[in-house]
Amino acid sequence: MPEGHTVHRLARTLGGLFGGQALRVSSPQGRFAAGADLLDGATLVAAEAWGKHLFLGFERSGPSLGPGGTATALWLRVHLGLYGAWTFAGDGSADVVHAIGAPRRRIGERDSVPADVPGHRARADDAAGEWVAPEPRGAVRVRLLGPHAVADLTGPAACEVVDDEEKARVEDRLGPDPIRDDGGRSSLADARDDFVARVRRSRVAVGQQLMDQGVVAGVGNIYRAEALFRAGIDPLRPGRDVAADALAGLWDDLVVLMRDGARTGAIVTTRAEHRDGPAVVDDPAGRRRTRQNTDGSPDAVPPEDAFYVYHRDGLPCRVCGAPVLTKELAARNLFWCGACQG
DNA sequence: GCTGCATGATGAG
DNA sequence: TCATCCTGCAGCA
Repeated sequence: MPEGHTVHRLARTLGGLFGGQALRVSSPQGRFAAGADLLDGATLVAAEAWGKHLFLGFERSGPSLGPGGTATALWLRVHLGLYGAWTFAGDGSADVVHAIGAPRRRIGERDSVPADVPGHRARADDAAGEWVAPEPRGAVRVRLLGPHAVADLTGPAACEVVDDEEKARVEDRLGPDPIRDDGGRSSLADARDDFVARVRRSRVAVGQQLMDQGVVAGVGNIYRAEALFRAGIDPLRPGRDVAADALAGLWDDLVVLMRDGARTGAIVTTRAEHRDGPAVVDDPAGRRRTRQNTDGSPDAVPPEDAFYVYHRDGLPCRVCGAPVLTKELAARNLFWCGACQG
């Protein structure tokens, strides 16, 4: 999925695109018709993420945020699961991201493309000059339509309207989130202690625990493999046998990696000295140039150089040259270096 | 056209 | 541990 960094990015994107606006909410696919009715016409007053859960807060009577704040009446809770995704289009008044979500639909996740990219442009009505949202494509569970932009959600594992209490109940089940300012605890340091304690009170393999959202929220299959590699921790080692300071270091690294992912939209865990070097490609004009990604960073990393071990089974470890190993753990493919991760 | 995957999570047995 | 749900796309015929 869409790991936690993607969901935080979504919260920021949706908040920026629709915050403070009354939205038309619908379910073109029909499967969320009842929920859409509850939210239609309400104003988006909050957009938050905790781990892989996205919460969009709606207020019926408009954003009446008094001094003490205002209780948000309703929340739309979305979990993308393995293949959920949001796609966006707009009238060009703001840069609109093309899509954020499942890998294959995420073509433009790092792109902040102008809204007039062919095929994603909102059609302008010539006569009135008024923006018209494009027709929904595919099985769109939810459509959020504002005056200048539209967001379509497809394939979510969860999509429901909840109240404050139900939202709190979901959050109570979640471990600390490395991307949240305070980690979801009273401070980031407390969040780290919580993480370390949770891992160490179980003999379940640390590589399995990292996928447990009650241990740490937001980590998925890529971050688990990559963070364990960077920490030099054997994924199969029982949690209680991993040194506390090693786990603390792992947490600190997750904070850096995942916040970076949320900022750029791409997961890159390799250090420059461990990459194969600048990749050279032919650009459309036929010139040879160094490949770059599109987040604006001049030293952006091509996807094939982004990971140490994820999907690199059989290839030589970037650090020691030993073949990268793979094994199914907790119904997901685990990747690691048997030599570096003792 | 069809099949098999994919950065997930849950519930039953 | 398995089956199941959510959907689109790459890789095949």
